[in-house]
Amino acid sequence: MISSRAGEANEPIENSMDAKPVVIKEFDFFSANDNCELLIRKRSPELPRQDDKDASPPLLTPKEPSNINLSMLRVKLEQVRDENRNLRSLLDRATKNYTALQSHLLLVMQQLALVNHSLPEGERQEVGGSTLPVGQSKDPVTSTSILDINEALHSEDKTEGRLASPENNNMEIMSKEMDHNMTDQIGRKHGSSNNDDDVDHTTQSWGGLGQNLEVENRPDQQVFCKKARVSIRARSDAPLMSDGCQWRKYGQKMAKGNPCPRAYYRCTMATGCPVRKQVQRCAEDMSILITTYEGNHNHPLSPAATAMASSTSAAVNMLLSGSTTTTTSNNGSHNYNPSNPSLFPSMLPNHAISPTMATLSTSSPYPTITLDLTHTTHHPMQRPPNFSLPSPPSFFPLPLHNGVPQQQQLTGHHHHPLHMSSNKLPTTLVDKVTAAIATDRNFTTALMAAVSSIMDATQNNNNTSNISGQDTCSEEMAVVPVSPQLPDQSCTTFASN
DNA sequence: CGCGTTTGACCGGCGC
DNA sequence: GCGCCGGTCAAACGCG
Repeated sequence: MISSRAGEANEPIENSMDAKPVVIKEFDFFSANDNCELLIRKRSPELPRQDDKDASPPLLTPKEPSNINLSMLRVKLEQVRDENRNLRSLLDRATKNYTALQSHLLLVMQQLALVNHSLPEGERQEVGGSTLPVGQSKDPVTSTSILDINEALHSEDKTEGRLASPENNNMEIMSKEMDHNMTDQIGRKHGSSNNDDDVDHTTQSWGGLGQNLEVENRPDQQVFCKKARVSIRARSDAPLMSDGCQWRKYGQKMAKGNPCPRAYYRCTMATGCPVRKQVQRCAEDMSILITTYEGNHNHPLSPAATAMASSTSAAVNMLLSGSTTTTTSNNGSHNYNPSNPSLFPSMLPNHAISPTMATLSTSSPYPTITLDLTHTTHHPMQRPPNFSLPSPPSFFPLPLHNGVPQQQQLTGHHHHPLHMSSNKLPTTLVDKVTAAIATDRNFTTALMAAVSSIMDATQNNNNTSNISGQDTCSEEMAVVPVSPQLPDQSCTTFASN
C-alpha cells in the first residue's frame, strides 16, 4: 500500500514545501476516522478538496526543522488513507447490516400480521414465499417501539420459516421503501420497487423503524407503516378520563363537523414519551367522550395503567384477530389492516370487552381501533362469569406501552392477566376459539373451526348467518350477536385525520 | 415563581 | 397553485 505513493515521496522537497507547510501531528491510528486526513495540510492529489476547506490552521510553521522526512509523511499518509478506507468499509458494512436487520424486522412484523388476519385469496400476494396481504394503499403497519422490536424478534422463530432471510429480495424491496419521507414518495415510486439499482441510496436514507412500508409496487398493494390509534368511546361527564397516566394539554382545536373542541394531550409521565391522546366529545351524543391514544409509552406504567393497557391491547388484538364485527373502509371493500401485531401483541380474545364494541377503521391514514364502551350489551360467552367490566369512566384502557412491566404482559401470552382469567375457564367457548386460532396458522381455517365450535354450542345464534363465505369471514362475520352499528361507530372524527 | 392551560400562529398534508 | 384542515408550537395567561 505504500509502494503506490513511493514515487511521490521522491519529489523534490522544495516543490512540496512550496505549496503549504507540511503539518505533522501525532496521529492516533486507533482513532483514525474521516477527519484524519485533515491533519495533513500539504495537499495531495488524492485528497479531497474539501479537506483544505475544513482543515484547521497548520500545526507547524515553515520555521520548523526542515529535515522532515517526506517519505515518512507519505507512509503515514498512506496509512491514514488505508485506515480511512477500512473504516469507511466498516461503516458501510455496519450500515448495510443495520438496514438489513431493520428490513428483516419489518418483514417479521408483516408475517406476524398474517397470523392474525385472514384474507381472500384474490387479495393476497406472494412475497418471499409467503403471502402478504393486499392492503389498501395506506393500510399501515405500525411499529416504533422497543417493544415492537422485541416482539418481532421474539416471534421470529414462531413463523416456521415463513420469514424471509436478510438475503431475501424482499429485504431490498422493504428497505428501500423505508425512507423516512416515503409517504410522499409512494406515488412516484410505483413500479420501481423491484429495481435493485436504487437500493443503495434508498437504504441509506431510510428514517428508521415504524415508517412507511411498501411491499409491492402497485398502488393498491402497498402496506404502510404508520401510527396506529386506539379510540375509546365512553359515556362520561368528566372532561378528561383518568387512565393512570399523566397528561399535559398542548393544544385545542375546533374540528370540522363537531361543535365540541378537540383537546390534545401528551404523556408527561416520562420525558420524551411519544404517547399522545386526543379528547373530544361525540358530536351526536355530547355525553360520549372519545379518547384517542397514539404512540407507545417509553416508560413503565403504574399497575392500574398497566392493567388498563393490557385490557385494551387484548381487546384490540381480539379485533385484529378477526373475531370482531365490522371493519370500515373508504371503499367499503374488504380491507386488510396489517396493524402491527407487536403493537397489540396479545393474541388472545379478551373477555373484558365484547367484540360488539370493537371497530377497526382503515379509512384514515392512521388505522384506528375503536372500542365503544358506551354499549352495555355483552355477550355472555365473551366474559367469564366472574369477570366484571368496570363501567366507564372508571375503566379506561391505556394502550400502547412498551415499558418493562407491561411488556411481559403484552408480549407473552401466558402473562396476560386476562388470559390468566380465561385459563380458569378452560371450557369456555372463548378458549375454544383461542385454541383453534392458536393451533392453526391458517387463520381462516382456524376461524372457521372456531365458528363451528361456537355454532355447535350456540345453535340459537342467528347472527352467524353473516358468514357469507371465506372471503369475508375474517372481519365481517360476527360470532356473537352484533349490536347495531352507530352512525359514528368508527369515530371518524378522529380516524379521518 | 413554577407549572399547567389557553389560544393564535404556523406548518404540512391533501384535495380540488 | 391554492385553500382547507388537522396537528403542533410557543407566547401569554392564570392559578396555587
